[in-house]
Amino acid sequence: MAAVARHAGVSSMTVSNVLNNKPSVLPATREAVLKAIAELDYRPNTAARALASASNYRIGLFHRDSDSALLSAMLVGALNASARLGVQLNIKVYDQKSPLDSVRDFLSTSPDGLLLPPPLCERVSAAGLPEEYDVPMVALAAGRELGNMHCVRIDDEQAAYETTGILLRAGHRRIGFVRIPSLAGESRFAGYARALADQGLALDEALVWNARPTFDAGLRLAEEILPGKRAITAMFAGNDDMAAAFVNVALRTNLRVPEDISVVGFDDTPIAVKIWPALTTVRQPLGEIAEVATRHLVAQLQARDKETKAAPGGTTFVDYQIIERNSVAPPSS
Amino acid sequence: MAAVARHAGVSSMTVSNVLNNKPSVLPATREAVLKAIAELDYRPNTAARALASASNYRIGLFHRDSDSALLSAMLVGALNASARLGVQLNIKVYDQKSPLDSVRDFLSTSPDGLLLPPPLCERVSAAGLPEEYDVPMVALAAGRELGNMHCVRIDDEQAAYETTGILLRAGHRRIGFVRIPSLAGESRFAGYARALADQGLALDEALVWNARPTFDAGLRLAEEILPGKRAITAMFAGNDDMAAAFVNVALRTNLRVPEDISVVGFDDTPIAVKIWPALTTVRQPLGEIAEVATRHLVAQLQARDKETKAAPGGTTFVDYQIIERNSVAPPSS
DNA sequence: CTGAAAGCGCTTACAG
DNA sequence: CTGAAAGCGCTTACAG
Repeated sequence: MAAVARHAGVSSMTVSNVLNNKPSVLPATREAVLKAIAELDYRPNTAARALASASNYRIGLFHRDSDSALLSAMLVGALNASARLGVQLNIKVYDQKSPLDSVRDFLSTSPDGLLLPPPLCERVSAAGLPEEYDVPMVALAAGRELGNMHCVRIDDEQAAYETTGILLRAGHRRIGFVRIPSLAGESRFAGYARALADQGLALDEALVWNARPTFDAGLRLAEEILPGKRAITAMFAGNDDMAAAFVNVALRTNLRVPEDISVVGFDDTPIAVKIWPALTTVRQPLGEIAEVATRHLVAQLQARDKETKAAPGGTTFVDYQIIERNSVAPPSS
Repeated sequence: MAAVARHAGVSSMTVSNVLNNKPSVLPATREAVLKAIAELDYRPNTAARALASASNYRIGLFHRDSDSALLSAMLVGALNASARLGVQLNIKVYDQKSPLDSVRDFLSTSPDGLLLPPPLCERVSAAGLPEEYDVPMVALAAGRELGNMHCVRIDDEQAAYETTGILLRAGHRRIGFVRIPSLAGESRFAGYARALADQGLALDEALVWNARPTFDAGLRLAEEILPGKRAITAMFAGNDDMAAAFVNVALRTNLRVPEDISVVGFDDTPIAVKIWPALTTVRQPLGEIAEVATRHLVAQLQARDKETKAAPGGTTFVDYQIIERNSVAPPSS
């Protein structure tokens, strides 16, 4: 940095000011510094920044070992943001048997904040950990607003509403729905119900099944639903894994997808394009969610340090995207 | 750290020595420090360590956006190791169209070292970048020894040999093989050929197909091979994605897996358990590979700083594991 | 709008 | 075997 300062004929403080986008720097000075940075190909030392910035925050990102499909995007997003902000990110794997204990253990090491993906965020929120510990927590993709912690997510209800709309517009009237036990599941069910209501269709409880959001559960459910006379012409599965299970069972029982039955998923995980037909599904930008969540958490930390008390709860929305592939077609008559 | 030192009645230097396992510390002193650390629940500041240690290395880990299945494990492994070693890890996404340019771009920012997963490591090695730039590079899971950079990997040849053995022991004699265009593909093919030779079986070139290791390529190949009279009773696919494609096409063409045809994959990516039947496959411990590679790279950097010249090339092996699930059965007569 | 000084929490030679 | 001093590369108040 000293070299850049010399090159630009300013002090290293000014270089720092430019780097951190301080508004006080004169445009001309800023440009000179930027030019010096480019010419010397200078890259700030993350460690030094982290150390020097009063912040020096340490935040934890929890994840289960199992769901790598969702994990890598989140990791990359959180990593990017934390590197830029100079905060120390601790990646923690939690035990499925006692997730709360894992969180408490980590909390006992006095971290500055927590990043909680589902389903952990729901558990932590319900257990009242945000009130018990004075450590800011941010939920990722929680499905709906959480009273005691901020949440960064897509609008699950609206996404499910629009996705159901695609099925309705294709001509389907008997659309099955898998309701997964989570806040996201509830929000999506609400969106599905609203879409039906908008078309003047009654919600038929017989077409709604409750199941855990795993491939295995999807397999069992599909084996129960698909054979014989089917009540549905389309299935809105709880997520991509379940949708993949439906496609799999359909193929085994000589049903064509999408000709005989349409299937849509949720999440746009890698499996969506690793089966045939590729799944029509909703993309949640997990990387962006993690990035935004990390920034929000750090902002919360800084605000707190300045005694600007922030309100708990609240939501930041991130855009989703409906990806139409090959698993939806009009119902065969 | 000062608090720990005070608590233990020593200087902070001694605390540092304990933390870094310096042999000079007396057992009694060490214990006192360790006790103080535990009582105060002290955790060293990574940023400060990184900054203070003369090292202060910055290394890059490249990856494609596409293969998230392999990515997350590698990320976590490299992250763990780099946090522990206090080195700065830059995660870089490279462009598939011009991977070498991405590497050169990054190299121009003067990093201290590179971590290269396949297939990038092969390209970089073949292009002679290790000779061109004086930056240590370590290849992850490269499939076989690379002359100009160190490689951390499983023994692909032996893994394929053993996996083919499982098929042979189940009674299969006409075993198909998908040869993917990579060093790993070559090594695995060699293992397959050796297993056949061991049983006195001739290698039948008609049962060996070349294809890129993607789900789509697997789909096309399976659609060509499976219908009609089949030459094979089992297929050793190039990886899990391809194996999944074979299972998918088999189901669509009314073939039962594994009763009518056995299928095995390679990698043990998440898709292996997200299809039915779940795949018998070879697990590559990517997390461990990344961790070992990061440590090796840093060791190389430190050795170089001390002018202890290290030999280029060389290999560190990591154990693989054959996971037997439900996609293999004896051939139907 | 810009800069001189102090300090973030460690580690590295170097004494003793 | 242990410690006092300097310094890693930045940023944060504080002057001017």
